[in-house]
Amino acid sequence: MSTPADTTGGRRGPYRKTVRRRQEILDAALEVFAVVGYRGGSLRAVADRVGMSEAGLLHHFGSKDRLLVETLRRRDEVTEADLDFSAPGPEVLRQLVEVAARNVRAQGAIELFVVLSAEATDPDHPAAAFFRDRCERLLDRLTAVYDDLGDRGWLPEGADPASLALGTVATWDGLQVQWLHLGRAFDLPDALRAGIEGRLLRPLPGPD
Amino acid sequence: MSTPADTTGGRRGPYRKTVRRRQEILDAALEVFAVVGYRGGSLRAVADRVGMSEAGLLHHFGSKDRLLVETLRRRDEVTEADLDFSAPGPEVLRQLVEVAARNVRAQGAIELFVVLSAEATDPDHPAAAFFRDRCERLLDRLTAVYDDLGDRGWLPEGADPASLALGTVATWDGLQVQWLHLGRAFDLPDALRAGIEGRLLRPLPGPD
DNA sequence: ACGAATACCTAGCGATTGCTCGGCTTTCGT
DNA sequence: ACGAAAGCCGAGCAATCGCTAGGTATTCGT
Repeated sequence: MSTPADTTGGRRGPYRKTVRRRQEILDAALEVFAVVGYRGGSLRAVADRVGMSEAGLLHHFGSKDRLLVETLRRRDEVTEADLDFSAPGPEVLRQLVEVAARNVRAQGAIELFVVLSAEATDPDHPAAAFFRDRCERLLDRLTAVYDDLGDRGWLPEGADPASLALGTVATWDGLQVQWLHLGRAFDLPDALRAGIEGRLLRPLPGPD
Repeated sequence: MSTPADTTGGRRGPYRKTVRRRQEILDAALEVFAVVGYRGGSLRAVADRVGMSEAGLLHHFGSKDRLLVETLRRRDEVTEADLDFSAPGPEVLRQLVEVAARNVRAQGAIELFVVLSAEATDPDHPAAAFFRDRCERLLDRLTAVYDDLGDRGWLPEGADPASLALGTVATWDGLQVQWLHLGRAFDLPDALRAGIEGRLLRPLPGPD
């Protein structure tokens, strides 16, 4: 009755330093999976990067599958934390560009999602469900955003919100792929902003 | 001096049926790599699909690397064969949508390029050079196309051809990824056409 | 300070990987 | 029809894979 989160009687919680340790592992896993993907990455590569044994890794995350999912979930939380879809339409799109900019700054974030989103195209991939859900959720919310934009008179006559949402996510994803292929040689957030603004009647608000 | 393509004296050309055999192998390799990628696919999986041994495979293509590159090159030729970049701007964009439609019909073509284009983001990947070159070439040509479109008055004031080319390729790639994630649930060529037309002043010509 | 749970390691298992080697069979130019 | 090259295979090698078993060391509530 003393520890705040003891579900059963016999168990004990993780140690103090363990939280940080797990964080280090997830960071290392991100570095590995981001470059060579899930199938190309090995537990050994991750373990070496943290200075730990493979068995040590598996003590914290029971399997390679769970390690991957945990890595993705963690990165997803961080990157989309401050995305408020209930804000007015133009504001949401502005936030989108900002998230893209933050991802460029965060090392490996873009690599991770580009590589794994493609790998998880296979239904048997451990992250397949993760990306399907994420994709559908993002589309739903963005469609609502474009609905709102239509009401505010930001869209041309007869524009379809769902189609615009699809196009926006597509440009985002596609730009990331090209950005990696071309050696990060262009301004990714700028290109995304241009891609979005090209379909609107008015320019997006500036980053105040 | 009898065989048409004997470079050196001692060598002999491939047998008659070999051409077809190699074709079958490339088809099988496409099916495998398209689903699980290069790193996830094994020579054994490809060999089984053709009803051959791994050693037999390696007799035709010396290594797994070469098998992959050959598979990509073959598919690239087929899919982009009838893309005439010297045609007038609007016509080229129309052809682009047509290629997308043909890719949807060709089994595994989209899967192959989505999965491998992301995998080849790693500079050490055997297909890295292939995709970098392909990406740069496509961008160059598309930029010229949008230049032409600007001259013809199809673009809004102050539109940047290079930026438009980047956006077009991005939407194409991105739509393919989502198309796979969402279980092929929307009309890919239509979405691409919409994405392209959204940035033009006039609609594209119909498929006559 | 004691005891129990957690953290972490070494060793190793079984499976799979890409690829090589030596030899047999088929093809085909002469 | 003969011989050389091409096609193809079975066996096997060295490396790597994810993961388990069983142990020791560390942590921390009491």
